[in-house]
Amino acid sequence: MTRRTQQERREATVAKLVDATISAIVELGYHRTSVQAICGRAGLSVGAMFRQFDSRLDLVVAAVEEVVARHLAHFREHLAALAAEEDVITASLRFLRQATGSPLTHVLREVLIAARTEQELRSRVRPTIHRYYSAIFADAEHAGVLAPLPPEHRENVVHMMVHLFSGEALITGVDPRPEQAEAQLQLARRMLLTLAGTD
Amino acid sequence: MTRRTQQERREATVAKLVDATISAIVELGYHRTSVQAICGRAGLSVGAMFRQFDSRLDLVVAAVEEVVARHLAHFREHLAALAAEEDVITASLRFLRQATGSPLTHVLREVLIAARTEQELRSRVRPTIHRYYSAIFADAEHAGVLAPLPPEHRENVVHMMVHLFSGEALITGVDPRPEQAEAQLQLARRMLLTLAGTD
DNA sequence: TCACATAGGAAGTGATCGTTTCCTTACTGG
DNA sequence: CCAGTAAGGAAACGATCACTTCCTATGTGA
Repeated sequence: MTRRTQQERREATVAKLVDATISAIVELGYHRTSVQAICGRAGLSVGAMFRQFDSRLDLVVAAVEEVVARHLAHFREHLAALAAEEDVITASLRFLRQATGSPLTHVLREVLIAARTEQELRSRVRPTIHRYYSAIFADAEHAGVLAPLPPEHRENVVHMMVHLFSGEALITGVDPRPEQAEAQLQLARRMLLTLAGTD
Repeated sequence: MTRRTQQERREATVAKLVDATISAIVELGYHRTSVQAICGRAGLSVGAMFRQFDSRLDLVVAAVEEVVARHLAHFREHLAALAAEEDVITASLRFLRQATGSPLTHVLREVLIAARTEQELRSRVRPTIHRYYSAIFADAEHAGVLAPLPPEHRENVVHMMVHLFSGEALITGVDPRPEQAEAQLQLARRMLLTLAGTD
């Protein structure tokens, strides 16, 4: 048996629980992600979970923060390469659409929907979501992928594209239309290019 | 006591149950809309509900169909007036955003999210959602509000705008940003106008 | 009018939910 | 090495879930 400090043990189980919560929400959805489903995936008992988190809600909030952190890290990983692309806009749109449709991002949509009708969840995740929106623009700006666009519209354009792909991901889960999605990406590209050209 | 036929009685309670399901999902969200919450709102017993619907899922599917029917009716009500507006695009965008953010539409997003991870719900609502997407474009086309746009892009533009406002409605429930939303609507307007002009 | 069929309600079913209690195991400071 | 503390697990808590049973009330066809 490897000897570990209390802090190491604690941090390892917290990490296992957060990971299990994320994958449970991805596979089961927010409302079917029970404490027992989480602990089963984590290989831990229910009692162990409640020693580290006061409630299921606390664990979900921690999972959302982890998802946002991973998602932003994923952005930063690829932004430099995107800025160097010949057609920055097309490459960035394609990357953003892929990222916004990823399993990780489904967690955010699950929680956002649930938060609409659950007051405490809403107030707990609001700062994290707000930070996410600010960071996603700041990172894109810093990497230079927004250079073709007029400065005063950059933030709104980024958030519009996030909304566009989020809305697309909503129906893709039920009735995917790959050809339309590709055509719509090309249309978005044209719109952004004309916006880049007119100012 | 007013005398009613069995069919009238039956249809009245089905209507009450569907109405109650819609408002319950609006207020509680999909996963907290229990059979007892529905029947409480409908002023009916649980037994009465299970006489008309074999399962909770059947009732939810019926509610989704009703929501789509009402939403499309709401479109058709206003499309004629929109087509007569001076600035058709701006008026239509504003109307679509308002409609896509309405309580009724929250029901669709709740169910779409749940359907991603619930196989039977997904296969049951898919045809309805598909019809909804087709009808929303067909109605807009028929009313003439898409006249400024090149024909080959009209359907994709309509669906892109639905996605844009759906994605916006997702975060609006947690962290509303009214000024950005207005600026983004103006940006969308500009993009559609240039698209209308270039072809 | 009356046997029959259908609709609605009351009270349960077992299963599962989030959470707690209590006990055992693992680490810590001296 | 050992008393004290912190972490993890087993089992149970009441509440609530979707759903069933069974009874009463109401409409139907003859």
